[in-house]
Amino acid sequence: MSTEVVVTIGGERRTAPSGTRIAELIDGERRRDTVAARLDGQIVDLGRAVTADATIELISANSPEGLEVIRHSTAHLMAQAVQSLFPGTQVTIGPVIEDGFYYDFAPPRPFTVDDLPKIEARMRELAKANLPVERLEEPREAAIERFRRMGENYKVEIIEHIPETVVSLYRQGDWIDLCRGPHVPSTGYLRAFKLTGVAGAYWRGDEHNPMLSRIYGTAFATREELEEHLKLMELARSRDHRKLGREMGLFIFDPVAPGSPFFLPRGAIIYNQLIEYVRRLYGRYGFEEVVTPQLYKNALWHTSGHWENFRENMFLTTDGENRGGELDYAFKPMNCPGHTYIYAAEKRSYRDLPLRIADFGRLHRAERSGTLHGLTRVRAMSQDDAHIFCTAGQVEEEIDLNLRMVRDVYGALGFERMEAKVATMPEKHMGDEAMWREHEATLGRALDRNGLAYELNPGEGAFYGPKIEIDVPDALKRRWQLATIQLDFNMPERFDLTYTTSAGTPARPVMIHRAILGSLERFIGVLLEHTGGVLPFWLAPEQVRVLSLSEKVEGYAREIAALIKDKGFRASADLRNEKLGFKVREAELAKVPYMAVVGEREAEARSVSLRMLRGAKNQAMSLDALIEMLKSEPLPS
RNA sequence: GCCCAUGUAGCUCAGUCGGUAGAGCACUUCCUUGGUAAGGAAGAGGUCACGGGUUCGAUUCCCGUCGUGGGCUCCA
Repeated sequence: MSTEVVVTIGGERRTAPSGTRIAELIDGERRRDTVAARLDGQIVDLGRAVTADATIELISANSPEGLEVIRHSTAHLMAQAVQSLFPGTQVTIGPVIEDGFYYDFAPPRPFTVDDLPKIEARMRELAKANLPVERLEEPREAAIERFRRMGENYKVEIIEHIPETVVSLYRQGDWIDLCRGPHVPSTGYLRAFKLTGVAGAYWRGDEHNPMLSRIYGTAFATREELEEHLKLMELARSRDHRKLGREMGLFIFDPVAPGSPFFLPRGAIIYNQLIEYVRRLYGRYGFEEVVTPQLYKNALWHTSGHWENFRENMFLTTDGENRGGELDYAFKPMNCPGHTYIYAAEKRSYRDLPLRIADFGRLHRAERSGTLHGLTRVRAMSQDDAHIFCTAGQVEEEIDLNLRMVRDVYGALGFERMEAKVATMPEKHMGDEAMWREHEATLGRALDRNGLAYELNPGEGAFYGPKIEIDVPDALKRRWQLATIQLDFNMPERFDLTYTTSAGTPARPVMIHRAILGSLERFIGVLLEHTGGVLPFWLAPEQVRVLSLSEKVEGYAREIAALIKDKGFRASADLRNEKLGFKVREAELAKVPYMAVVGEREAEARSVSLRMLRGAKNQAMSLDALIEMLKSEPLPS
């Protein structure tokens, strides 16, 4: 008994026998470009049979959803290739990620990059064979039994965690995998892919679990798009802050101090300019700067809880008298415990609050060796750190104040792509839930007031309070957390901080940890990648370089460089015995925003020939005009 | 810390199927005095990361350590 169903497909209504597969409803022309379909809003395979009236939208290969299907199917193709090449390898999971996909395997031996070409070649063979990809449904128990027989213990574990009674499997050729789908109709749809790397990854991301072997790859609808993507990645690598730092002479690293940058004079200028900028804001926003000890006796860390929770990440030491004895001091990894002593140095009243204490103190953290990464992950750093002690009722105003500061700073530095998140109460937490929810709402309100969109990061708060995190992506699309605004109910408790209320009774202040730039080190790293090294004028280590054309004008070049310096700008003169083209090239590579070329013509007229960074047209101008131009360069507000 | 890769001159990289090393750029000196992204020549510069092992002989092969890179984990 065949009944008819009414299908709206691509906006067109038509009828078809019930049970017709979606693929059969698509014209030949469109079929090649269609990888899946949306059936009444749900993404499904083209092989899905239509058994009721429905609305169908086709998902083309180059749509975001289509791309996801292609990448997911490519991950399967890779798993199939891997299992045929390396018998005894178990599959685990293979999700789609931002720029591609990965698949985690449990192989007899870890994969190396040398394995990738082989796997890729097999994938191409399998794609060329154009194997149909079929969806099967199987009762949960039968599937568990099936994968157990296949020796796929990880899959068994996965299915055991699936609540549904029926699970879906996908088969291509003789290969079969548990998967929710959807997938492309056949492996021939997969034409543009590349395996990009191998890595170790723990099963379920937990380091107590076995380490699996992960292979990363990417896939696109067409080879052209794949090529374009690979080129883009190449370009991104040229903006790597580590490369720029070397080229621009900003900082170096040396194995004598792993994870600890040496800022060279030019890098130190950027570093100090950022600090100066934040200092100016401190004046405006009512922060007071302090200078606090680097080393504290362990007693402090016991009280603060760092000994218990953070010792793994601390550098422990001792003093000269106790050499050979126990390690009874530690370098501070954070400023907060020290600041509680400044708070407690006086009897505080509600009239003192909010108390905003800022500190550019140097922090040291014994980060695990495998995590170090240029300036973005270091062991020695300074933060534009501050702690605010306030009453519970002042929290919202304080959060708001800091978010206004965030907007000032990020706006001044041209970051538009910041992403705000509110990390909420974790399972292990102190204080009652009502208080948490109330403060989470406060954070959200403050974000709203500042027009900042945000996402929730459920359960990701610290045990002692919720926080706002601001992330910014780097050149390679890795996200880095810069600003944080963290509420802390714990530290005031541990250090027994109090203030006297207007009623004369003692009360516990709330502590807010916050940093806008985060660490100066990381911020500079991200800023370099963000700008490609072309920093705003006020941050440029060298703002003007005078390029002399020949020895004859050496005196004049020297003179005007001195004059520009005298006006408060960072300038130098390149008087070397080199051709102009060479000097221009070097100034360009050093990313000096203004190049003032002087030859005999200019010396005669007391002028310069100005060239702007990145080849903007050079123009003759008087010295006064140049100074005026420099003065008109915007400073951060 | 774990997995994979990697470590040769200040930088970027060749090279040695085991007989102690090269290039370009940078550096020094000389020539050249020039008009907007590399003028020319000469010179100097390396315990081939470090420590063991195998070998007549190790920079090369093996093991370990350290560093670096890509991930995992953690976090600013």
